[in-house]
Amino acid sequence: MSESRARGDSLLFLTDAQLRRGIEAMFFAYRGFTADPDRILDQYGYGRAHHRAIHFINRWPGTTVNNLLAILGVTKQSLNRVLRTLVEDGLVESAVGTRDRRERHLTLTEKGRALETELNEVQTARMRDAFRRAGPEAVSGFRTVLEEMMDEDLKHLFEGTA
Amino acid sequence: MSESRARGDSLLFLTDAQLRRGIEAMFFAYRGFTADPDRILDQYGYGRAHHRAIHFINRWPGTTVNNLLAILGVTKQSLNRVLRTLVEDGLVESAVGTRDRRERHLTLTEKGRALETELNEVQTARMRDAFRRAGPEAVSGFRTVLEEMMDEDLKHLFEGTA
DNA sequence: GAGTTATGTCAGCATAGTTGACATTATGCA
DNA sequence: TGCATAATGTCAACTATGCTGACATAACTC
Repeated sequence: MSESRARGDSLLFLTDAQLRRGIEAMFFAYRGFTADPDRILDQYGYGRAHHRAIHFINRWPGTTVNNLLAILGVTKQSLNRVLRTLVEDGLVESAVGTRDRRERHLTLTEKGRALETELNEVQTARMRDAFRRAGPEAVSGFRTVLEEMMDEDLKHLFEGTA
Repeated sequence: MSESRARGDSLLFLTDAQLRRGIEAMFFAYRGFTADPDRILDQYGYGRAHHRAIHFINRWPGTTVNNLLAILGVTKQSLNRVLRTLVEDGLVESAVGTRDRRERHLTLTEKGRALETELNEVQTARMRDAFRRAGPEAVSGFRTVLEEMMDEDLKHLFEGTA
């Protein structure tokens, strides 16, 4: 199998065993990555979908619904269910566009920013600890591999958020 | 805020902006990570839950239901629903334990191994390409950061799978 | 004025998670 | 021997979050 690809000793990191380790690392790390925010969201009666919306509205204040749909990769019906509760609960404000009045520009209210901060703090704290223990070189490699793992069109979105 | 922590230039990788980039990289990369297997699973009428069960049964042939529950971190009711269909469809075999007859030892059938191979191939292919483009140093950093991001108890499970 | 775009909404469905309750069988200990 | 416990399976009900399809409204573009 692909063991035969590892004829050069510099390719030992591409063995089946190493790749399986990588797959499992992604699985377990993602669990840790979402664990802390999930606990907070639970207290407010929200889920991961709400977190994602809040995160990207905070990241791109005034973004439109269509933009958000492209980033999150879900249907408008799915996103709308989430956005509606966030607007009703006073965490997100939906403002009619000035340039194009069909568009809705989404921003976090003060209450929304408060929750975003709370969620971001725990997720950032875990990331910071991991980064600190791993060191700058490892962090650079981490980011490089993750970028290479993205779909091409998603990579574009990721770079757009820089 | 934490910008003030970055007084040493060696700590620039711990700025809020860098940490947010890390969070978004995880989000987008995980989407890519699951995209290919998801397409295959769809054709068979299975979901990600089936993939996870199949993956870890393949990884630890003869593992018990309780072991699998600990690894996957779901309730037995949730896992059972998935395992039942896999056994009914002839992908997984559930054998009464010899040492302890209360336990069920789970293994993949030939049919199960065939699907596992198919799923593993696409997921591994993406990982291999990402690893190859990123290079061995980056891969090492990638794995280090992911391990540091796991919950302590999950890290133990991850190391156990080595 | 016609066609298209951005958004919202209703209804229905699927997956996969949850809790709680209960049953069966097997183990292990007093 | 018998009782508590453990491993597993199952029923029912609920939730969150995805999906498709259909339709409505308003606004923009040509």
